[in-house]
Amino acid sequence: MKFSKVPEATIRRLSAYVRHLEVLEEKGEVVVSSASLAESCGVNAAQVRKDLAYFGEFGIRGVGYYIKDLSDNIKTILGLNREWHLAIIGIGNLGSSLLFYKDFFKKNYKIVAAFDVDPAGVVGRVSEKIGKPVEILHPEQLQEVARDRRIDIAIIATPASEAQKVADQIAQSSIRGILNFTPTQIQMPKGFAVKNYFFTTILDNVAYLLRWRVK
Amino acid sequence: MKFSKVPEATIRRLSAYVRHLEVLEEKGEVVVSSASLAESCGVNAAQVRKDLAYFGEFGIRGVGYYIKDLSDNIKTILGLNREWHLAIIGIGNLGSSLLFYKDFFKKNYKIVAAFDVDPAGVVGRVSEKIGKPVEILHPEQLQEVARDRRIDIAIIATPASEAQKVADQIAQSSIRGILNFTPTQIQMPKGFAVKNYFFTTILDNVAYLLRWRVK
DNA sequence: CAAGAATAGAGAAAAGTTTCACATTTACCG
DNA sequence: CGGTAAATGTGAAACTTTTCTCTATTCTTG
Ligand SMILES: NC(=O)c1ccc[n+]([C@@H]2O[C@H](COP(=O)([O-])OP(=O)(O)OC[C@H]3O[C@@H](n4cnc5c(N)ncnc54)[C@H](O)[C@@H]3O)[C@@H](O)[C@H]2O)c1
Ligand SMILES: NC(=O)c1ccc[n+]([C@@H]2O[C@H](COP(=O)([O-])OP(=O)(O)OC[C@H]3O[C@@H](n4cnc5c(N)ncnc54)[C@H](O)[C@@H]3O)[C@@H](O)[C@H]2O)c1
Repeated sequence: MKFSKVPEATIRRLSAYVRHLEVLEEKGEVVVSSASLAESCGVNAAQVRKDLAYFGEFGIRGVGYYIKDLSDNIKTILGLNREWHLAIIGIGNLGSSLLFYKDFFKKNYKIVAAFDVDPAGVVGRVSEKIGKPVEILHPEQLQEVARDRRIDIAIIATPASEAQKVADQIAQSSIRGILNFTPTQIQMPKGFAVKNYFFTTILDNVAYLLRWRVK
Repeated sequence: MKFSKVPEATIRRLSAYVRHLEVLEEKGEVVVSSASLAESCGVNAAQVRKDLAYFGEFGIRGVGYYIKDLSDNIKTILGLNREWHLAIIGIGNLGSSLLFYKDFFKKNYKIVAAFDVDPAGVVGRVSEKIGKPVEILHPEQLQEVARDRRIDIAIIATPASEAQKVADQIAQSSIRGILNFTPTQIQMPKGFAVKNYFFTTILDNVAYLLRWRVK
């Protein structure tokens, strides 16, 4: 186990590994080899071993990895052995879909607050979906609520034009992580963990790959 | 202009550049330097120039890049100078949010079909949102409709357990591009352009970055 | 029209990431 | 109980991507 900088791609792959390990665990499997795990996740077997080697030795030579054990270890590495509190900001089309995303609750994420500038406009639409009212807060309350409910990560799902304003409000709060869905590069002070999740970028990527093949 | 393999990261960045160029164009700006474009997109200036160098020479030394011209060139490179036909498969929570995603229509993407195994269940919810009925097709019709409407890219938004089944149906159709939202690594024959858009992977990434900083 | 400032392009260097190859360990079988 | 097959961990090699630095070009100003 070395203490070199861990590539971001390694973190992404660990996330994929752990998801696949859960599938294997449900099937009742006990041991998996780097080769088999690699194939399922679409990577090279040496890559799997190297990724894990950044953090320790988790396998048994000649045998493979005990699934439950490896899964627990990766979860600890990724910080998934605790509950993370999420807030969703902008409860429109996309935001309300996230609000009802069931898989959150299987993972260690919990939505503890929803914000929108137009609470009245949102409530009807959202409440009828789950049959009970959902509390929609005004962004002005962000700082106070972030502290009280210990929000760790804010998900920005407002129109792109509002993204920087929302980011500035987050910068003033106790929140330190952002997942940004708007197609805008937001500017934050040092010390924040910000990841963008640009939908059209990936779509553009698919289009690029097809560009010569399709009429 | 060399003919070496273009890094995927370059394609992603080109997508970001073109989006920012559009913003600048709207503001009425005419010329931009690699340094300024780089800063807005959060990358190094040499990186911008190198990314473009894979495809040609688009700037003027001592001046910079003409915004309209560069924007058009990048769109041609990415294959965005034509209309791409999309289908959404699985019109649940997420799928219906995509169906009403307004920015598609500013870009060169057009949704030409929506599929769900439970058309009846979906129609009410979706129709009331836009005030008129939306045609929901059964996946059995995929092959036929894909040909007739020239679907280029399928967006998979079904439950994860259904993803491979849907992928197999796509493999039998004329569609060659896939954007997969389900947290599943789908297996496809050679020759398909497949990109995954794993939401929790990115969330896990934010959590990882925060892991030591937050209690 | 000459000098100076600004900026793209490109080769080289640096940094980062993936893959290879093999020594080592473990389990199993005859 | 020894030999064989399977599989990890790891250093080195190969490859990829990013950054640096310098040259060439263009515009502006006096
Ligand atoms: N709809 C999709 O499927 C989809 C997919 C990918 C990315 N996106 C991006 O996600 C963002 C939201 O898309 P949408 O379709 O949900 O838009 P939307 O217009 O349906 O929803 C935006 C919501 O944000 C609220 N809002 C506006 N300003 C706000 C502020 N300052 N603070 C808090 N809330 C505010 C609005 O009241 C509205 O409810 C956009 O940037 C879009 O580009 C959407
Ligand atoms: N909801 C979100 O915000 C969100 C975010 C990221 C990823 N995802 C992923 O997107 C997928 C969809 O999530 P959701 O929340 O919309 O689920 P959902 O249950 O609301 O919707 C799934 C839809 O797919 C339809 N369906 C089922 N089998 C099908 C098949 N074989 N062919 C066509 N349609 C079929 C169902 O009838 C339903 O309408 C899931 O895999 C989820 O993990 C969702």
